[in-house]
Amino acid sequence: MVRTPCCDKTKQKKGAWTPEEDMKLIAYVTRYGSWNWRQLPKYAGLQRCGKSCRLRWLNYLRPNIKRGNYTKEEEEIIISLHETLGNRWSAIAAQLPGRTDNEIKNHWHTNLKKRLRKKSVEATRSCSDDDKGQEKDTGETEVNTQIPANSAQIIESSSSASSPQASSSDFLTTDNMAATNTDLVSDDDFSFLEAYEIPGGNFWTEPFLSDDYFMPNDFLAPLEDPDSPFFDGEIPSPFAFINTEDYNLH
DNA sequence: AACAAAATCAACCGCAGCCTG
DNA sequence: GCAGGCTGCGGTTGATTTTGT
Repeated sequence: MVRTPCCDKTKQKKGAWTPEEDMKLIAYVTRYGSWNWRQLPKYAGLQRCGKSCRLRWLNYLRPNIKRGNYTKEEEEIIISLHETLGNRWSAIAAQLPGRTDNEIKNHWHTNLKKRLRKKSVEATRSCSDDDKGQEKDTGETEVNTQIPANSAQIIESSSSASSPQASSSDFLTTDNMAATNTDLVSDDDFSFLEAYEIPGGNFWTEPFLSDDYFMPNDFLAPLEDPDSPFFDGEIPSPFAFINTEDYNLH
């Protein structure tokens, strides 16, 4: 099968995201959802690969992302789940609300792996020091003793999920985003949208951040494109302004 | 203070698998 | 059943920050 390039890389920007790009992405996804990551950058006025947009949204911009230090409980869950699931970071992330697979993966490689290795070495050393032949677990096994009581239940519920691979991204999959835009504004997960409302503010006519803020003409394209799920023949009322404090903008 | 090494973390890349026509 | 398109996942890279000398 010939794979088509995911995007035209000659025109794509790479590297760190700017606050302006973040704002564009947030504005677009909160309004329209990620009905098509591949098309999204074009409509949102971003010179980014769709995959890059998706990653940025899922890992840093979507609401309810938990940042900062991991609690002992979280680390224990990660370790125990890694014992059983291996490097299935998305499945592990699914058990840790607010944590992303990328973040967990990083944390594992930078902290937990070393910690386990250290434990393993210590265990081996104390084992060799002990000439009585007393059996001692390796670090790996030692970890098992730390498995939270509910971990089996966690794994159970994970594997019994409707999709074969429950993932952190289930929170906002393309399907559920595209299937119903109301998902975006459900009270449970997206009540934050209300926070965007600025009295008298007009998204379509007012810039996000600065006077030279660029809003592409085809930002409205999803509403005009018959292929778009948002096409209904009329331009909607302006959507809310973005409250930057709700997001992890740099 | 300057430099080097190590640690951290955001982002990219390519593959696998699912979905649709 | 097949081809093509798309998303999601995990591995890896590289820039930046922190720590040590």
